[in-house]
Amino acid sequence: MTVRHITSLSQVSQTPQATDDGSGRSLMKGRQTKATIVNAALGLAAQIGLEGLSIGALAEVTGMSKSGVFAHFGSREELQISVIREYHDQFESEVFYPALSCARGLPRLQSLFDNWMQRTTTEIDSGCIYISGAVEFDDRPGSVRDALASSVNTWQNALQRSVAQAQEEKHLTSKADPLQVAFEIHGLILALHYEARFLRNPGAADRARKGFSEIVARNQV
Amino acid sequence: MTVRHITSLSQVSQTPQATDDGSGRSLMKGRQTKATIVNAALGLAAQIGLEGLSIGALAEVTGMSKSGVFAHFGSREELQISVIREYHDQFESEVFYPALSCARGLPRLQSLFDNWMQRTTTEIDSGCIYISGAVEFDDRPGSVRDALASSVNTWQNALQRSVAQAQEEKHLTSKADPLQVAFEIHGLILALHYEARFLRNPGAADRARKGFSEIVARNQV
DNA sequence: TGCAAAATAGCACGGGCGTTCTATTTTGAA
DNA sequence: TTCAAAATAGAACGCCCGTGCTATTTTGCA
Repeated sequence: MTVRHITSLSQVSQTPQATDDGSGRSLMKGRQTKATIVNAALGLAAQIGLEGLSIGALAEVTGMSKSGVFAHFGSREELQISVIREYHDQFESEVFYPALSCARGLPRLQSLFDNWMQRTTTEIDSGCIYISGAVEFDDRPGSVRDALASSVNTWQNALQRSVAQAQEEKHLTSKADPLQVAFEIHGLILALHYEARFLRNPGAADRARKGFSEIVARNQV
Repeated sequence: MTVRHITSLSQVSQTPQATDDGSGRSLMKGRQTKATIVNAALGLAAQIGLEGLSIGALAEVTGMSKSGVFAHFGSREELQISVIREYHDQFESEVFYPALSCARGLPRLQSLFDNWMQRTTTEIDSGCIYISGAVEFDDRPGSVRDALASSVNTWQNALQRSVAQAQEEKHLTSKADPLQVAFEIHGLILALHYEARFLRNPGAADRARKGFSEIVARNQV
């Protein structure tokens, strides 16, 4: 059921080859164990951040030894990058791909926003590594930061493209700036996350939705 | 020159009394040392976060011993809270108080936003503990989180009040919701910080300003 | 079923952390 | 100038971290 996507992340597989999943059999045990670890790590990282992620805690959660966990990644950085990749894939399949079934233009843009809101609402409880990661790595250069920024940029570009398409379809005025619209939408999501998850203000989701419809209304042709 | 403000933060002074600064003399040495430490800590915390703040690093920066630094606070938490208080005071005197010299209503709201933009622009380089702290403490209960949330709430309330005043002065339509307007403005600032500091996108400041003027235009009477 | 290779465990290392305890130095009013 | 109190230093603690090394167990094709 898992689809492999073409993304902007360099997905060179440096792990030993295994007969591709598909068939019911012959998937090296290490690969599924690694997937288990990464999923556990994603849950942990969402709550306490990529930096808070510790191999010891991860070993405890998965019931493995520290070195057993460690061996799958070779370094903490590589573990963090694996988590980012996993999050990227989940985000794509929950927010981006479903919207493709809506008509180009405003319908699809609306769907992208709705799906994003849905996901963000979930993340009010679970946390979001695109947000916490940005804070943790905003002046810490390295491969983790690069993977994170690349992943976020992929999504931002998709969003901007959708705005541009809405202009081509004459759903939004050609005078609008896709970068500006995407920026403002991003702000709504960030404010929602901040005010709902940290400040625990009620009604933030409604305000984000209201903000989006105002943006659309203002830019409608 | 330092003014003592009345804020929502409980500012009980639990340190031994000293003849209040003002006069050139007799300020217990410990107090000025503590101020030095807190300032260094604020700079450090802005960059690497309140959680990244370590007493060892702080000792090195200030040229003191670890225990010498530690003795001023009694715990790491108390150090973090001191940093938050210091940031609160700086924020107030850079963003809030200067705006009071503008006329109630839209001029003052505009000034609040301009000052906030100014400060945020600086923080694209230095970092912002209202933003990083929210991520670090969004599900970590305790006194640090409380101090941070209380400080942020003070500012949010001030901003909302200013919107309401702009309505009273008939500068903004009475149909506007101050919570909604403040939410959207907050989003612009958060998007600016995210896109400029983490993604290093140019032009983010212009987009934030543009967004603000759109919000004002939409809610103008 | 055998056996190399892969996966996992166990252990130890050096290092940084917050904190505590006990000196030592510095301060500033009497 | 004296001297208690305040400020600072120094060393040690237990803890958790990422990582490297060496067994040991498990896997899955020949």
